[in-house]
Amino acid sequence: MRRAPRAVTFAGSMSDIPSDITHDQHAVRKAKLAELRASGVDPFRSSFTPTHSSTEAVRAHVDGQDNQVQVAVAGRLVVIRDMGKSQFAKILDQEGPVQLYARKDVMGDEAYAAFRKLDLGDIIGVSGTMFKTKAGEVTVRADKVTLLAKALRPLPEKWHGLTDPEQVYRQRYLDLIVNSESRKRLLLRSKIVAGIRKFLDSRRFIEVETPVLQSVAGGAAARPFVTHHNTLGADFFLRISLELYLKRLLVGGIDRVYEIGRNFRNEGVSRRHNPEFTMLELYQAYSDHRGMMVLIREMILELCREVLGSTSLSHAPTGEAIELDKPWREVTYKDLVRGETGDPGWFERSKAEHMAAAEKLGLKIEPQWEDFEITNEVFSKRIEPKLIQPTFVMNLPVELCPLAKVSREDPTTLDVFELCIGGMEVAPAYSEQNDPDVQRAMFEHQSGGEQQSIDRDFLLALEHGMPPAGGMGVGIDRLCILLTGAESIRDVILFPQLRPADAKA
RNA sequence: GGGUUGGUAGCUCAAUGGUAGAGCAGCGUCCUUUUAAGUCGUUGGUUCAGGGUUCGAAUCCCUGCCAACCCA
Repeated sequence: MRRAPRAVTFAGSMSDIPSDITHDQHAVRKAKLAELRASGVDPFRSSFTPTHSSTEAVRAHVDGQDNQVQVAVAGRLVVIRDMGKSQFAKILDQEGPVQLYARKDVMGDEAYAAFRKLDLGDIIGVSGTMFKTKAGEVTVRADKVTLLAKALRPLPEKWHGLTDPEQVYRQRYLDLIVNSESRKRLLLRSKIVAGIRKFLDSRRFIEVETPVLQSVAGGAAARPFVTHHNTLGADFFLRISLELYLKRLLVGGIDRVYEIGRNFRNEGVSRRHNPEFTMLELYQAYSDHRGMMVLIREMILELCREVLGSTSLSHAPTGEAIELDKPWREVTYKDLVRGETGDPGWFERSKAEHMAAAEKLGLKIEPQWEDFEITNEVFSKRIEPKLIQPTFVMNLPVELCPLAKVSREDPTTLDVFELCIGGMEVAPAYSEQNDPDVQRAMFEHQSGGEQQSIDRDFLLALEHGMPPAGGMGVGIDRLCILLTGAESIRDVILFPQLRPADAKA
């Protein structure tokens, strides 16, 4: 096969590529890669220093003053519109696309020919000046183009993007390149989490990190994942909540403490559930669940103003407007259940009566369920999905949480609330239990005699005295669903859990 | 775990029992302000896997794998 000198190789056709592989884009690109290397070009350059991001470059242009501002930008080549002796192209960086305009007479024959040989998907650095095209798009007029990384695989289709949900999740990087909504959603989530930190830090909360590997997985009722530590010769659980370690820090005198971290629950996967999910848990000494109500409302309103620029959301499935700056409804769990069942005497009825009534509402009740579980099924299936506007559900029954203080007004309920927005539980909060004897009794009752599932080290900490405190958990993924209008948790988690599959490499 | 739907070219999708097609991408032309650029030509298929029915299967049946949705 002909070995062409450098300049000719640049300007030449694909004549070095055997015609029987022109259909195989991977093979064609590998051949191009070899050709580049043979001509002394490094297809994976080690550095390039952009002076502007895509959006900065566009902003740097002053209207009516073309080619005054010099910029260097870098990104992935995602659009090429070739017109022979000139071409328009677009590169994409983290912030979005910016258009390039390359001319043969500006760049010179050899460099222009090299530019024309680039493929969609290649990562390039471009230096040039900013100008505005006839059509009014601020564009980089390229002086010099440098290949920074050769792409050996083609991009998905430019108009429809990537739609196969499986491929979107497994190859999220492609989704992020071709589906701008996905990239925007990622950026929005990042801003939401940063906004939460800013909000809490401004109120003197301290961020901490507590163990993910725990010998007792406590703080919630959920099936944990089990793993094994080889040199300690012991099994560990992945945490199912952050609660018990953060409360140890309350005992230790850290009065306002929070963690944003991953929890792991070995349970079903659905539109609302991923086996690993991100929680914010925060604890404030000398506060209570009432204090948490004020805090969460301020936090969500501030996030909306800063991140979305609006306190009005659209509930994704129905399109109903959610107005967050209006007063948030407060209603007790019992009143909601009485209202939904139309039975003012619901909480005086027997388990058998509850079961019959729940089945009448079309719910499937398992015979081994406890009485309170039947009622809670009514709540979570028939009531919660209807709580679109922000609602504090107050005074949950004592059976639902063993870590909160019992209410004085109604000792069958707790000083807690569950904040529901958009038909989802967004944040439960409690006046935290700090009586070690009561806490021990609750644990023992809940564990049904399984002593090894009780965190005795936590009880020991409580015996040293924990200040009264309000505590709250905020499901970050669900908050992101709400604020981004996503329909599934998989849209706000970059790499949702799927069954393992072999990559086609 | 159960039900429903789907898996066809790199991507987005057609083809309902009778020669597997289109658009984009790719390859080769033309074109120096395009906006899904346009133009002419052109390559490309283990139809998810395995079995079955049939003269003949992407299509019908069975099993499996993967995914989405609904239910539990």
